[in-house]
Amino acid sequence: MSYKDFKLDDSVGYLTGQVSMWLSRRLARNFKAAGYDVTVEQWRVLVRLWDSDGQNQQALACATGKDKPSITRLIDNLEKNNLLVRVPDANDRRVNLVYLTNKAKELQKELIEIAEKTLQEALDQIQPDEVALCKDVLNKMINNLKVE
Amino acid sequence: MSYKDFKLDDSVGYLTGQVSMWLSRRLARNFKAAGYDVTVEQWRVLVRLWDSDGQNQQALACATGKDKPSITRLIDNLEKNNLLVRVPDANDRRVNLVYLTNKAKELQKELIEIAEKTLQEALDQIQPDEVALCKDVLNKMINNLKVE
DNA sequence: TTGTTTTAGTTGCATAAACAACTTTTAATC
DNA sequence: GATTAAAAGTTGTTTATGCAACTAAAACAA
Repeated sequence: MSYKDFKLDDSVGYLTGQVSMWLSRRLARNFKAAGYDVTVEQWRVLVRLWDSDGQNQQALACATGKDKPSITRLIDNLEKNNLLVRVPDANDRRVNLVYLTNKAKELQKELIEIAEKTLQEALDQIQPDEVALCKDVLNKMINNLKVE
Repeated sequence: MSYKDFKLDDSVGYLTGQVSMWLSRRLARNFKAAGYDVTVEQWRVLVRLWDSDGQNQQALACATGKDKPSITRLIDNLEKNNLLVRVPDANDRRVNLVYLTNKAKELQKELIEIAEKTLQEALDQIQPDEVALCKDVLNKMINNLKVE
C-alpha cells in the first residue's frame, strides 16, 4: 500500500482517538451538568481506588496506565479537593498509601451511574454482539501495543 | 445494572482510551526513532493539510476535531518549526490560510509510512473482517457522541 | 449609514501528558 | 558494614486540551 492511499478517517488509530476524545468530553460534561467537580482523569483514579483502597502511587500508575509524574500531580489535585489522602507507609518510608476520603466514597454510586449513562449514549442503537466483538479487537490491539 | 457491577477494564470507554493512548505513544516513539521531531498532534494537522493545503484555521479545527484555541497553538508550534505558514486571506481579513512549507511536504511520504507501520504493529494477528466490524462500531459511536 | 450580530482567530487560566533529572529510602553485594 | 544498585516519589520543561473571555473584521438590519 502506498502512502498516497492513506486515509486517516478510515484508520483504527484515528477512530479510537475520536471515540476516546468525544467520550471524555461527554463524560466531563455529564459530570459537570450533574454538579460534580471531578475531571475525567481524576475519575479514572477514583475508579481504581473504589475497587481497591489504599494502593501506593506506583500501583495506581500501573492500574491507570499513566506514568509516575502524572499520578503525582493527579493525586496532588485530588488531595486539594479533599477526595483522598496520602498516608506514609509505616514499613517503607519511600511509599505513600493513597486512601479515599468519605467525600470520595460517597461519590462512587452517582459518578459510576453517570459513566454508565454516558456509555449508553455512545452505544445507542449498536448491537451488543457487535460491541462485544469490537471490545475483543480493542483488547487484542492493546496487547499488541503494550508489549515492549 | 447496579453501579457495583461496573467493571472499568471491560468498558468500551476504557478500551478505546487505552488503544488511543498506546497508539499515540507508539507513534510518537516511532517518529522519534526515525529522527523526526514531530508530535502526534502536529502530525494530525499535517495529514489534513497534505490532503488539502491552504485551509483556514476553522476548517482545520473541524477536520481534526479540536477547538479553535487548540489549533491556534498547534499552528504556532508548527510555524515555529517551519512546517507551515499563515497567509492572511486577501478577501477576508479575519481569515488565515494555512500552507505547508516544502519541508513539511517532504515529510509526507516518510511520516505516513511510519504511521502505517505503527498501525500494522497494532493490528498484528487480527483478522481484517474483525477490524472492519470494529471500525464500523467505532464510527457509530462517534456519530452518537458528536450529535448535539 | 449607523448599530447589532456573527465569524475568525487569539489569549488567559487550569488540568493533564511525556520525558528527563532529581532526592530519599530500601535492598543487594562485596 | 560500606558501597552500589534499585525503587518510590517529586520537580521542571514542553506540548496539548477545554473553557471562557476577548479583539477585529465582516455580514446583516433598521
